[in-house]
Amino acid sequence: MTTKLRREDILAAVEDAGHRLTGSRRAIFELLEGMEGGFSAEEINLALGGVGRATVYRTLRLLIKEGLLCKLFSDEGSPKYTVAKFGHHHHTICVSCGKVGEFRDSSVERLLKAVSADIEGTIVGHNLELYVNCSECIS
Amino acid sequence: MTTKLRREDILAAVEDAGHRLTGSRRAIFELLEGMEGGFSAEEINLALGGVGRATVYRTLRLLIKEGLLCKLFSDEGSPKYTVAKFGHHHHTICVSCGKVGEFRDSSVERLLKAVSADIEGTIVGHNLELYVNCSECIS
DNA sequence: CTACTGATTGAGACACAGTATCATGACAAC
DNA sequence: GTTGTCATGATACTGTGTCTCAATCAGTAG
Ligand SMILES: [Zn+2]
Ligand SMILES: [Zn+2]
Ligand SMILES: [Zn+2]
Ligand SMILES: [Zn+2]
Repeated sequence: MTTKLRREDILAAVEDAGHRLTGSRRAIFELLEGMEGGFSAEEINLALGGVGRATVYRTLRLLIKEGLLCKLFSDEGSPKYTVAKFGHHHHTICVSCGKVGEFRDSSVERLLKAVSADIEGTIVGHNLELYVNCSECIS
Repeated sequence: MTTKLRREDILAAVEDAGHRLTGSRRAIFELLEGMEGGFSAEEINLALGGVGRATVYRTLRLLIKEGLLCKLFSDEGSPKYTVAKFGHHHHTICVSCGKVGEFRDSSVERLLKAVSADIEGTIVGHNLELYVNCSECIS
């Protein structure tokens, strides 16, 4: 249950989608390989001096489109990007330290498919976030 | 099942919380009274010439804190504010026209209380959004 | 290897949402 | 009415991200 993103997975996914493997992208991928939990776009910018801001944002957007990253908004603080371990999944967010986790739960999926009774229209997707106090913030 | 916000409810809630009923706030409340679905802060600003931008944002934040409004982020487009009919609730968002709805479902609440097995940490809240094609966008 | 071509880049301007500052003005209690 | 405090609005500012565009690079075909 590693929470890391492997660079070879990124390279494969990006190449398969027909994108070029440029130096800037490789640099970003290498940095992401070591990332855990949520991080901001600006952290990437600061860590990579030689890569332009626009390129960092473009690459993050690319990885989101390919399903390798998620973007999480919140009322306070900047949006957080997180690596995607699973295809479809949900997030836990610590209300104390901001740490982001990821989980899957088939009972949630089953229930949400069944909720449609109340809803006007047809459900095509969903987003679920659990706010938690993480194990480190409790102790 | 009206989806409107009644001004008297706002006035009561705002006064009860110890806030003053100023002219600018009354103007904003009056405008919100007729609002349905999601709207942006800038729509409010445009509609209310005499009220300053900062005041609009301050008032929206106030109403969110008092539980009368919700703020919804999305990958594309500006954040949307919506009136809150119920205390705790969830939202439906039409992926085609952007219309925002609101619903409650006790089975969702029950399930999410029970999910804790998988989760590291203690759950203190949640957020659920259903993406839909609304009835108008289907026809 | 070389040339070609379109994808990609970086610098900087721009856009948008929202906040900070602060002198001025309005609310409400007395 | 007087008074203390909360709220306002004008404006500058921040943060996050996008647009523009000339220069460059990656991949490919010859
Ligand atoms: Zn924590
Ligand atoms: Zn799900
Ligand atoms: Zn619709
Ligand atoms: Zn709920």
